[in-house]
Amino acid sequence: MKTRVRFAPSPTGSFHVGSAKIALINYLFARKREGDFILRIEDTDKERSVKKYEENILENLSWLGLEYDEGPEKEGKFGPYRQSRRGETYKKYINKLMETEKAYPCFCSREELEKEREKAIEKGEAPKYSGKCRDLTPEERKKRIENGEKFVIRLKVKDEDKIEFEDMIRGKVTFELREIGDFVLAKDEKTPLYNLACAIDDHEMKITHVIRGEDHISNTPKQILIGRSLNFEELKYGHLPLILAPDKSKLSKRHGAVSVSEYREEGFLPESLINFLVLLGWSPGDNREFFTLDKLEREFSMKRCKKSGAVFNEKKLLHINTLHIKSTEIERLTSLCIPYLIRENLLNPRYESDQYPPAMGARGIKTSYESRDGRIFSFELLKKIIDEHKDRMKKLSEITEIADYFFKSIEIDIDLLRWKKMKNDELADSIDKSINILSNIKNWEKEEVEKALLEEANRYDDRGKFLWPLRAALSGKDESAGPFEIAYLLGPKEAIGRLKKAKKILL
RNA sequence: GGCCCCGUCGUCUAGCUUGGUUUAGGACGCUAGGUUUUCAUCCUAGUAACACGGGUUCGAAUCCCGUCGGGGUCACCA
Repeated sequence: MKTRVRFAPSPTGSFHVGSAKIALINYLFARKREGDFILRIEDTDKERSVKKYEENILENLSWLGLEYDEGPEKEGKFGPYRQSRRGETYKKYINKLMETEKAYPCFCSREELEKEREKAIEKGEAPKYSGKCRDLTPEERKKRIENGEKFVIRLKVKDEDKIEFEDMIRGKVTFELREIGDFVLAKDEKTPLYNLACAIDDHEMKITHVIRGEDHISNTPKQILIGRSLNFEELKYGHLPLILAPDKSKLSKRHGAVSVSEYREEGFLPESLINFLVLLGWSPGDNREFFTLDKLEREFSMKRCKKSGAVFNEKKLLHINTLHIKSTEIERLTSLCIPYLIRENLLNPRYESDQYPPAMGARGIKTSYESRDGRIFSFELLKKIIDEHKDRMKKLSEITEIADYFFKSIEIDIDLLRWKKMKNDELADSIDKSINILSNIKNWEKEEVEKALLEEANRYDDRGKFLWPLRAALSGKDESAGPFEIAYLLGPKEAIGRLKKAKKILL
């Protein structure tokens, strides 16, 4: 039988990194076994389900590269894939449950139930339904329904038995049925609650393995019970440990950034998140840590998943991101960095005049970019600038702080120019030499610029006397790329201009 | 509180199935040093753990029991 797994988020919030990990493990499990990965939107709760969250989930799933075989916007044989559109199916099964007497209507009011619950908790017992409406006669049920009394639908659960299942991660897990009681299946004859809808859909969609978070472990016996009442084939379950916050509790919004889109906006690469997430509870068994999705598709194994929860460590994520940034094709990296530069208003796209405004989706229209002070940057030039900074970036958004001086005019401070205890006239002399050298370069190539500058630097007992003022004058910062690289990338006009400006403040 | 699950460096983990090859390995972080005009990269070193107690055994991180600790869950939410 073909392996079929599903990822079933409810659109009640932005796509959470914990959900992303569940989706990832399902995806890898399916790919490894050449099975299907299905996406199902669990939006039965109309109050809490929001369309924009569904869109957020879809968009970020795709951003992570977790393509599904069946799901919304990509209907397959077992659709629809949104629970809000599956009412007919649920109705059919609810009726069947009622007809076969596996389930019954319960007329107890919420207030009544709430009182019972409080009493149970006081006594230190597990709160569960008393079974009051279970043995109503068919006549009485009929009468009360006809009277228009409101009711919910409960499953009959035997008291004595226990339920066991073999969890793919944890091994044998056992629950006593008497702890569960007759739980509510549906709000009415056509409105299923989570456990019912889930069990029905897993069956209807021919799911073979349910892989989800540990927080669902106590739902599992309920879903098995429902399945048995409906003669469904039993599924295999696997419950993954939760992602923890630094205080070891379940990671949630109050701990800071938890949604995939937040990490995306900050400048994490999708492959970094994938790599980091898979390492939270899984390892290949040797010391390798750098993984891409397609490598994982071959190497992942459920057997190597840990049982214990793992703390989400942002420092480690950052480190993994630097690794992936370094190994990213410079073309792609540049394209990814440009939006950050635009967002910070360091760069503006220029369009060819006859094509402005550009048609949606048209390609190759953006020919170049313009800095705030009016200098033009081709994509090729930007590639070189980004390449020079990719070892200094932990995340893409940092490009705007690290390389800002390329794109705006800079303010130079006299103390910044000073290397150790150099006097002003020494500094002026050093900068003069730089101006001279750069002015005499005929062939403005990186190697030429570096060679000429280095030759001069080597004449000094301390190369810093020449190189530090140069670099400071070009960058306006105490931390930057190297002077040769900056000079070359700035071009002769801008580089010499900045040096002359620096010299002025020394006089 | 009931039920379920978990417990190796601060954090992510390898080792546990099949006890000895472990002075418990790697990574992140942190510290120090090297390379370097600065920053970053890179390189080297250091730091730090088997929750505790009892068994079983010639021998236990590894097997068993207990204790403690942590988490999840107990809805007409999902």
